[in-house]
Amino acid sequence: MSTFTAIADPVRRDILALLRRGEQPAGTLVDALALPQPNVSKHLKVLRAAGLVRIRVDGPRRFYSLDPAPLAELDEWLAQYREFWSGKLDAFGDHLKRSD
Amino acid sequence: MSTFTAIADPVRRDILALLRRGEQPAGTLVDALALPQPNVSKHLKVLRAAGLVRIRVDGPRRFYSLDPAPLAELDEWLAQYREFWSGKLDAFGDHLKRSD
DNA sequence: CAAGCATATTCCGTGAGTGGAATATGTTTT
DNA sequence: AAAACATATTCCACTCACGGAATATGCTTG
Repeated sequence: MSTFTAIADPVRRDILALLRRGEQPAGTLVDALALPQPNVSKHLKVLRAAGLVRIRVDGPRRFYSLDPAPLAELDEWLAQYREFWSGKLDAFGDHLKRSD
Repeated sequence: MSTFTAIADPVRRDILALLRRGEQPAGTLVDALALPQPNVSKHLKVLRAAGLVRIRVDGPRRFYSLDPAPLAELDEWLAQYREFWSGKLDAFGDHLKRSD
């Protein structure tokens, strides 16, 4: 599953936001999200398949942490559009490309 | 439909990429994408609902252009994660926050 | 080894998004 | 007004992602 579809789900974005605080066991995420445990586990599986989270196993617990690599790729994708809102070009900018 | 779900579809990302070249009529997009015209029209409708494209009507033609506002919001969302790959913090960074 | 805890997996029903085909709407031209 | 063109809309079938419930796996403790 691609990064785009992985972050399309609001629950998964909530999980990523929680992981900004640092590595956390699955149970903590379940409590914080107030969702059924299997539901959270499935979303974590999707995030892992997308490479967005890593697991560290310690006994019965799985500690999840952010893996920012796919987000860095998303940033590169977004960079192609950054000129359109960063002040260099406004909504009419494309008309003016050949104006000099 | 949110920006996240709007850009989750690869066809719609292709459309956005084409619009980086500037405003274009729907027919040009149909030709470039090599997809059935109704298919493209439906994707354009989704992009418009998400605020990602604007329409300028000129006779029978509809000229589509990028509206970068939602992408700027996506950039703000992404900015919350930028510290995780920008060199200040690596994958272990969250452990080291209080290390000084 | 039995019990309990933490987490993952499977099964199932359902709703949303997608593509294809056909058709409709609106505009220009003759 | 009819025809031709550009684009949008509707209808339909199908896949897929999501949630809920039940169950399985794996580790630990007594």
